[in-house]
Amino acid sequence: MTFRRDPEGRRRAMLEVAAQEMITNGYAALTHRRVAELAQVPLGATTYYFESLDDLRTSALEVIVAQADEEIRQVAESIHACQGSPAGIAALFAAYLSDRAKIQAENLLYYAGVYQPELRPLAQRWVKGITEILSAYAAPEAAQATALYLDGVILHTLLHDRPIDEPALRMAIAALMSTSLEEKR
Amino acid sequence: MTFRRDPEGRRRAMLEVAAQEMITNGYAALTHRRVAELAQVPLGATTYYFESLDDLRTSALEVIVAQADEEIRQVAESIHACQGSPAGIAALFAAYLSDRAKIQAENLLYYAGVYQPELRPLAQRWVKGITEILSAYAAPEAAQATALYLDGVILHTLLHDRPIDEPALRMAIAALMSTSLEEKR
DNA sequence: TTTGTACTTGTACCGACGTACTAGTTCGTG
DNA sequence: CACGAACTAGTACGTCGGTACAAGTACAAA
Repeated sequence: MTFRRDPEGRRRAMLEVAAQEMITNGYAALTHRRVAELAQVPLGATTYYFESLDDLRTSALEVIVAQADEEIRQVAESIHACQGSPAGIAALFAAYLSDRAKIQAENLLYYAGVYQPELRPLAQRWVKGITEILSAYAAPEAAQATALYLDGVILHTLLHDRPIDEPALRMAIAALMSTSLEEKR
Repeated sequence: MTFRRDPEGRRRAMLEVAAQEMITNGYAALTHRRVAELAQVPLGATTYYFESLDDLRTSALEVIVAQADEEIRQVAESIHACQGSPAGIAALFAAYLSDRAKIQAENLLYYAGVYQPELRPLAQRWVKGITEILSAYAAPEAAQATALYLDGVILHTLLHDRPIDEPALRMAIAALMSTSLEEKR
């Protein structure tokens, strides 16, 4: 057994595999026994460290959110580095899309949020973060529209073998970023 | 018991409640017993009419897709009626967003598609349909970008109490529809 | 060294579930 | 009427899963 007499490590290990399991096999795939098996801890440990399966699930989602937050922070830096140019954003995002685990994690948060209103703040974080970053280079509505488009692209990527190509991304981002509500009134 | 000695009706009733149950409570909420209870048929009927729970699930998803197809057909008419004007599309879509059951059904198809590749064709149908409709009024890439944006808006709506307002929709749709790849090269 | 607290571990209970199955019922056809 | 196919309906079996729990172990403090 790993992490014997290392409460922090055990808890961490269980959260890690729980997050992984949900990302890979869906929200409902998580069971105490599966976590115990993957984290190589006895079944009892899963109930000792987490009040209920729901607690374990929620805690694991929070781990995912924390990782996503970190991701967003890095993205912010890169975007600022390219001064919010559509080409730069498109390139950055194209790279992001190639990591299926990452976008599947995002999707998991969304699914959880749809059916559990109390988890919505977690799910809203990604779009909110992207919107804020882009707001430095576009009108608030334009930034939000771009973030929503990117979310649509994520979904599309999850459902197709080939992602949207970079030129198309660049075109859409450029179009959305350069508009504002006033313009079209 | 309803629908006694009416095989078609029973089958239909079970599919209907199964679809409803999954839309309302998520993909994993479906059980034989729940369907039997909701459709007011004995447990045995659920296994007599469907080889397995998976069969029942998939068949119910197909019912949802059929309804969505019908929906898309109507949307196509409306869009053609307003000659693809962004304002018209925005108004139409704003109305669509107000029906939570409908967009939650779409979301269910997506979730199913993410974790079951064989169901992806079902999930891709909506975006594909919208893209095709819009292609009559914009470049293919622009039409697809618009469809992806609208998908992002759906997701956003599911996660927030207030939907994106119509002016914002109009702005984004107008911006996306009026571009093409060549333009930005 | 004693003791108490935190942690470990295996087992057991109980409900829910998918599915199989049997006995019965209905109804069209010969 | 007889018969068989289609359908009905209730029950039962085996499994899995959440959770409770008891007995044990390690370790820090007194």
